[in-house]
Amino acid sequence: MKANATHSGPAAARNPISPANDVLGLNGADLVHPGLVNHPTLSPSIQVQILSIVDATGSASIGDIVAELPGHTDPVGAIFALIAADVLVVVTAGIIDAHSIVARPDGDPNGGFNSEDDETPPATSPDTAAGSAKDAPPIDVSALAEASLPPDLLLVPSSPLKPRIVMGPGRRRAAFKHVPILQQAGVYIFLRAHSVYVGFGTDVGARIAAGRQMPDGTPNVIIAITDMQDGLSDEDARALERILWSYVSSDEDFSLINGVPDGAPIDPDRYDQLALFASEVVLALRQAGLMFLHGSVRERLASPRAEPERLGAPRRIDDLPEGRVMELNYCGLTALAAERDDGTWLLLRGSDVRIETVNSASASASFQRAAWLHAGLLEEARDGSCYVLKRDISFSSGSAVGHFVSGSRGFGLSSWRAIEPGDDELAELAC
DNA sequence: CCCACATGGGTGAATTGCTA
DNA sequence: TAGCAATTCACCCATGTGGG
Repeated sequence: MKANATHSGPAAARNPISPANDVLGLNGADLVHPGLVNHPTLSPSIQVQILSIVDATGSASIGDIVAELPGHTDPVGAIFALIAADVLVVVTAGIIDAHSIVARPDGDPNGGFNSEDDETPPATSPDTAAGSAKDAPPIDVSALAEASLPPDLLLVPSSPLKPRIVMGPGRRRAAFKHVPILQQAGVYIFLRAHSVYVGFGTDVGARIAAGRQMPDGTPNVIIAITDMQDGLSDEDARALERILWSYVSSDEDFSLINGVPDGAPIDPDRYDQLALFASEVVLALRQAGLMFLHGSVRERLASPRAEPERLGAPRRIDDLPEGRVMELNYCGLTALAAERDDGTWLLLRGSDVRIETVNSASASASFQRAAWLHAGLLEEARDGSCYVLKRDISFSSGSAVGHFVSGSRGFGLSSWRAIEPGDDELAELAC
């Protein structure tokens, strides 16, 4: 995934002449000029370039500076060489990442150095810098932060995702196509009276401009959501669409026009990051007075436990469910489900769910594992051999249930066999 | 607004792989 | 090699998307 791309940062951190260890060029290099910081990553022109980016507005984010130095192999190392030499300081608190802001010490434009030759053209605005971020080398924020930590202190990785939300009136739909920061994977929301549509696009700006998703004319409000660092892959955006759809389904002010999106195959850790991303979106839209206005903030930030109509009513483990009880044995695991009169199936709590999904399985098999692990509806079995379902969950068919529990298309309707559920059958599930 | 097309779920058949 | 389990494939259908 793009967000996890690596580059040479870790190597630089261990390098004996990395910024942390040789900030003043004590390894024998000469000081060519007292106003120049001597460091392998810093040529005089790079130093001047970085400082002019900072001076253009008085400060700059590390990500912006990196974006302005597309040809540089270690732009972050260069920035930290200047920080270590007290030419720049980090003015934001907390963990160093691409959003951290650097400036001259005490607001001094010269930062204690004479920058008389600081005459390079002014840096571009942060917006254009972000627009060119795609061409810059990927930023390894964890390597960047670890380079600044004392020995034995480790950085705990956190989600690199941060939403950027652009909104506008529906009549300006076409304008979304021309916004550089929307020419990337993302999701969008259309509002019209009490109707809402949640969609995704691999180029979300173009998707908004071209689509005909609202059946009754144009939407009143369009909301476009991308990641600050273009960190969403196409599959992330598909999964995020389904996660956000689920959040929106709990907003009683609106009814959804579209059905459950397909989602995408996703691993549980990435799902958790996308769910956090979605809750940041929810908070922003609530604070903007647009959506998610009912109930407490805490209530709104916790996504619904499952999509509408999926969760079965609470049931004691030894109570018989409504319908005909069926059993599926697969891959050494067992699942029980109840086939109901309306054709839907209820997968019973306590059923085994295989941890892996095969390549040919549908996106839902992987997505639902991640979603229900996130919600606590699936838990890993004590011996780690499989997941165990904690609540009854509804499916559209026996084939769908078999597909989900086995993580493979091979276990369809014909794989199930009816059983007479005695106490021992249900007791088995209770274990 | 209509229609053609793409996509994905549901299903059973075919194929592959493992083990006794 | 036979038998079984696991996986993939092919088909049909419903739904959503995008172009005219």
